[in-house]
Amino acid sequence: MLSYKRENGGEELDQPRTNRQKRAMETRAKIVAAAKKVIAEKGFHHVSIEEIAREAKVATGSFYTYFKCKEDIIEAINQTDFYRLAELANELPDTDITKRLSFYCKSFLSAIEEIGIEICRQWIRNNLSPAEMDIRGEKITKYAYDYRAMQEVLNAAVKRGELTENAPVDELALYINAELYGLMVAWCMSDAKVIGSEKTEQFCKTVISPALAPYLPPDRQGGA
Amino acid sequence: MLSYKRENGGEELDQPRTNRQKRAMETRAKIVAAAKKVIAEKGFHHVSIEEIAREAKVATGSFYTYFKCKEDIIEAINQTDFYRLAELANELPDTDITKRLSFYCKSFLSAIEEIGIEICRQWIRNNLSPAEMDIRGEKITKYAYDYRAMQEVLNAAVKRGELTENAPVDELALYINAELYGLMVAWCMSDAKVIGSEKTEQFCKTVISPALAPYLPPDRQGGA
DNA sequence: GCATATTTCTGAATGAAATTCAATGAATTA
DNA sequence: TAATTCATTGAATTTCATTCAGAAATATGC
Repeated sequence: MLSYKRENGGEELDQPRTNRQKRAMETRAKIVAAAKKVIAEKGFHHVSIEEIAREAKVATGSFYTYFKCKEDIIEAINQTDFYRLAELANELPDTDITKRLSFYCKSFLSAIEEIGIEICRQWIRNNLSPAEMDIRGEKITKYAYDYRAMQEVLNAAVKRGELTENAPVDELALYINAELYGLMVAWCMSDAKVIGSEKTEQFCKTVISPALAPYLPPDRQGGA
Repeated sequence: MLSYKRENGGEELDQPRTNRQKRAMETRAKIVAAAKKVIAEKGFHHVSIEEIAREAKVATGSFYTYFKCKEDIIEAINQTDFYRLAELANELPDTDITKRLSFYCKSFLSAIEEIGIEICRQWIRNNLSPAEMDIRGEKITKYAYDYRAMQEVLNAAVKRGELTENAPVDELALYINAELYGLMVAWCMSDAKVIGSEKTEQFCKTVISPALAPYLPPDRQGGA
């Protein structure tokens, strides 16, 4: 019989069925919380597994019951699913593509601000080499996944008539997504105020609206 | 008296004055070339100092005569100065801001393609935490330095009348620079064809031109 | 040319930190 | 209650980056 450990492979478990699972969930949660705290304070490289374990009040070896390597803790800390944010943007009722994308950009940027700069930095480091991950049964890189989310929002907009048929959906998705990742990197690299909400408004006005403008249907030209 | 080592602090030396300096330069060059080769093949993390030294046919300790840590080799391999590229764009005669920025974007993207994806990945990792560096006598992060280059190109354009006075220079610089960094990250994260020269043309047409359009002087509206 | 000083080179030793693992004990099952 | 499963422990192992003391090469002063 497969062990509990193999069953969940270190993944987060929603519903504990036994006391043992409940305790295991708690241990895992303690480690995640401890790691989140000390990494935010000192940065990923300046925190050792031993330090995370000490903060969580568990033994160092316990870390490896739940995560297969040090880097893996980042995925557990950062649960933001940009794909889901894109779906939400897509589901907004009675609006236009400019507003949908503004909503998405705003959600994206406030999500990374929420995550915190140190976790964000390590998340980028982890994802720079395209490790393909299983997402909804498919092998795909995290980046490609986000890119596709953006494509789907734009494709849906064309179908709805919020964008004209000749809109270069793939390029727009690529460039808008790259812009968001670029702002995330700019933030990490300069620690500058580039992602606050006032800034986000400016961003949408300066970049998103002009990029979409040529492809707005004539009857919606005022929609920025 | 200061030693040679202290004089140059491991920095690259242009003109060797003695045989000893010449030999040192050669050793340094051998290490840089070896590192470039093996990192491109295997990725930064999968290459040890010992392996770089073996490839360069020197002892592991020699690495530290020229570089203060493993990460430092990346700066030596990647000598691209984006600031200089921006200056070149600024100095182009008889043209307009759209063409200047297109030139800059094209130079930027072909430069990172030249550097190679593995070096590029590690370069980003190194620069995610803003280590301030001395550039032309000033303490500044690498990212802030590139950002400023872009600002100067746009400011010069306003002075020349290639952009109207009301152009939001700081925001445009921020977003265009972020877009370039974002494409670099998109490339590293997905290994996709996002930075080839055909792509660059599309990029300028889809993003740069529309962003600048509202601020082109009336007599230059055709300049895209 | 020779002696001394300076700098580079060497590779084994060091140290730090990630990862493993065999033993322990708590929870579960029969 | 006994047997089994599995989380927990922390010391041992492993893997490198980095250091360092001595050797070699080069430069300098006489």
